[in-house]
Amino acid sequence: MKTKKQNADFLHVGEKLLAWYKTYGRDLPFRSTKDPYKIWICEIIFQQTRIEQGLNHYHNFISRFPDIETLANAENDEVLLYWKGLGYYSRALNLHKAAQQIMIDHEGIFPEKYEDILQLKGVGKYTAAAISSICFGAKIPAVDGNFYRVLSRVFADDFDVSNSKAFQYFSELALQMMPEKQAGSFNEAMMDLGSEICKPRNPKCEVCPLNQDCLAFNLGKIQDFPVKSKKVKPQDLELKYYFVHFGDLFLIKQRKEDFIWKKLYEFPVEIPESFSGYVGSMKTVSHKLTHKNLTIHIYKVSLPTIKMLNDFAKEQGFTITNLVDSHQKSFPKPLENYLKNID
DNA sequence: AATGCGGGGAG
DNA sequence: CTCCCAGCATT
Repeated sequence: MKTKKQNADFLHVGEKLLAWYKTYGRDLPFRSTKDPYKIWICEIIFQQTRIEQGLNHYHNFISRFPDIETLANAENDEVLLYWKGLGYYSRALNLHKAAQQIMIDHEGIFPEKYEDILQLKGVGKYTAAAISSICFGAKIPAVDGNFYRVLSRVFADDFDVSNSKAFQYFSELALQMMPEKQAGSFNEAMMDLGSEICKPRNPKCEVCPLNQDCLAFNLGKIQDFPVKSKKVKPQDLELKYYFVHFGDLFLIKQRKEDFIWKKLYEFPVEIPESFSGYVGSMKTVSHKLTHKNLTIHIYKVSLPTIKMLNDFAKEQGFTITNLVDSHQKSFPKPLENYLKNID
């Protein structure tokens, strides 16, 4: 139970955070707009993605798809192309579906209610809270990894952030700190503090605006927070590909919308017996995903006639492309790298 | 409640 | 090498 006095203290900490943000907050491109479309795009791009990594993608994406209707009417492949290299490709597929969803359900106008925003494909509680607070002033904490880290440290709270109830738990904590107005700025302030000061490792507690209030800091136990229990060990996985080509032409096919690299393009994974005589050099590349360590063998198959390429493509449903055209497709990172270094 | 999903940067 | 980042969907 929180007493009234404690509650007043919480609000005081929230005000300090807000004051710090106004002077030291990051000057990011999407901070200058309250267009829910742009905020939506940036929130999706920066899920599990650091700002530096996604900033170019954000600019390119907004430039090509400046509004909901443009995105809704785009080709699926082109949306994926603008997501190339970002990872978590279902985010791009969901963005596309959600844009079409808005055209149908909301007449092309981005919904303003938290509950309606939450219905959009790929939008969860965090993103719905971020959009509705930043764009529409709703007093809802956008609880993400930064909230977990900052709050668990400030209160020296050992609530396991891997627990599925952590979101609700830290939401209630954050709500007590949240000012009535400027909810969006408060959420952004927490993100900036978590990113610039209260970092996962080597936090800059000396210059933290909350260091007088931070229990973990004052106890000398910053390293103990946040508490996170889950540890998933990556599995090893081997993949085999054949770079089947005649001159500049080679074969690709789109992946299914399941497993990894949803709907991205890849090379054939097997070849007919009759091609075995044309198998040349093999390259092995290692690639780490969050839960998998991939070893990929890519065999170069140089066919002597274009007819062999055509027949195989036709029978097995492959697309014939070349290096220049393939830039218009989205490939998994290791295959993208392979294409950059063809002998 | 647990698992899968990318890629990159920091220590 | 390990950890983690403006999380979400699925089971």
